[in-house]
Amino acid sequence: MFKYITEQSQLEEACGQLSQSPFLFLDTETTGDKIRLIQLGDFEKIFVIDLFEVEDLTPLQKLINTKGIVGHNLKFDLKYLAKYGIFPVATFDTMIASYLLGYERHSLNHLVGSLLGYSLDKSYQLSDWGASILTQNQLEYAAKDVEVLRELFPRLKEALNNLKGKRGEELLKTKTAKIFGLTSPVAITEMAFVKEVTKLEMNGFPVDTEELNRLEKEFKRELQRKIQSFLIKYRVDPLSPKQLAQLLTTRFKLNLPKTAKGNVSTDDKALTQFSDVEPVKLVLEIRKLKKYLDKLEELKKHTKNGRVYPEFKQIGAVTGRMSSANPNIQNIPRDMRSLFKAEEGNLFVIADFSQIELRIAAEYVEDPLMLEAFSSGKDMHRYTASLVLGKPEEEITKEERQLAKAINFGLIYGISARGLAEYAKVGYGVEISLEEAEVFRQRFFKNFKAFKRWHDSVKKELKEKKEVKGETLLGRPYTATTFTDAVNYPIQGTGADLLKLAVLLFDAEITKRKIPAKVVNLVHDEIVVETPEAYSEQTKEVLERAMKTAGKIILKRVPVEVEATVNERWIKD
DNA sequence: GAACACAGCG
DNA sequence: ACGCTGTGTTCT
Repeated sequence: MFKYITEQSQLEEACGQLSQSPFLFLDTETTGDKIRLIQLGDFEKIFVIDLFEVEDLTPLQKLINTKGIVGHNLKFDLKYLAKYGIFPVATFDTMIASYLLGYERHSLNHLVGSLLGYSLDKSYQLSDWGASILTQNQLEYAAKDVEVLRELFPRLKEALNNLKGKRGEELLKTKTAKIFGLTSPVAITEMAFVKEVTKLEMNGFPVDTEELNRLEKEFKRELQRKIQSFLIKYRVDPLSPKQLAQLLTTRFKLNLPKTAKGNVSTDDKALTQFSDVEPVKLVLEIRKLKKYLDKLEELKKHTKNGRVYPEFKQIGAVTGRMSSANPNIQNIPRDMRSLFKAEEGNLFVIADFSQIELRIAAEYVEDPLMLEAFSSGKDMHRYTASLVLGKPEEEITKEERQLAKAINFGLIYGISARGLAEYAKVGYGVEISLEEAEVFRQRFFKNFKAFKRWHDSVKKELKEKKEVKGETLLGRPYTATTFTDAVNYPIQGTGADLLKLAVLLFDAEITKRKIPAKVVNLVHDEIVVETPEAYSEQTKEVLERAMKTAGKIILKRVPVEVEATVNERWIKD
């Protein structure tokens, strides 16, 4: 049962009736850029508010801006509501709950099916919500979503509260925890983080459009010139693998490798070994230029009013990391990052956690030696080098430190001797034999004994049960079916916990202190904030402290280090 | 259109 | 060797 609200007096009455509950269930129906209906209810009542009929939304603002909201994929609704000055103090998102609990599918319909055992009629979802008169069926459909949210909420809450984190007790005191009755640190974090992702998407990320346009023109001209000269010299399109293969094998008699399908391979790997041959050299240059130009154009395509507005998935990876798309702002090449520039009068504050996954690993497995090394402020890569090579730390060369870095990373990814040798070479330019790699691996585990025990127990469990179920330090659950996943997920996942918590603490503090800073990008272990020049030092201090506090909450035995800089562009200096 | 390889980032 | 997205190529 619901009441359809089309008059101002009815809205005021409805808001009064909903004022007792600490949180409300909400859904919206929209037409392009406008909200048509807001469906709002508590455990007893549901109101369907027609925004084409009701003018003054002040009562709604006053109501919702003091309450928690339960909804499905709330980021969508919150962005629309923000246009009307409506933004709740806390959020509980049933879609995020579904992700966090590891369900297979995350639509409202799937949740209803698996938790309530019936099916929703979604046929009115795409009906005409702009019609001057809505049908009874449309209104009933709209109200139905709030009804199911009401039924789903207690079930999801219970499931979430069964997630037990070793860390994050402090979070139980937050508004999100109290309003919804959440007791799981990771659930509190993810639910509160819905508002952060929403704001992140609304904020966008500022681009130096003049420079972008200039570079685009310049590279376009340069690419044209190079392609033209190639065409004239060889009568072949340098970007066509087929034509190129023909040219290089017949006229230049190159013995290029074959692809899996038996074709002549002209990929970068195949060509690089013949880079002293003139046309090959040219092709590689052309490809590099093209790649760079493609990225510029991709960025330009997504730029509006001097900013890009990427889509962020709050739980984009199984580990709990976010992902971004359209454009992907998390894989911008390092040499293109200076294209992002704070708006006139603003600056970026850029901060990242240093060596965070290794620190998390030390804490997670409680390895005495590595804990001690981090506590005493050692350079871990240098220290590992000294341990596996049996040399004093002062005598470790740059190359030896690079090798140790590969070993330490290998540890996080589930080390193997073969993988280590390959990774050291490709990733760090250090050549070692398989035998050497095996010796290093053994010495590594001889020293870091807790890692050895952990890896052994994971292998054993995997053998017996074919899967490993575990959780991050905040209590984020995961299931791994391979050894490498089983040792990587908790580390990468705890890193995700940490970043999200840091953003929450930062936002709480700038809100309290009325600092007009905006989080504009998040890249796994890095936070980028845009702030007015006059606030840059204050913002930097608050951000650093938020990140360190998050570090202290999640890592009790390892110090967390944060590197922060202030810059007009997205580069660290 | 799906599957794969590759390149970018953490 | 872990996680992602975007593009281009090749096969179905």
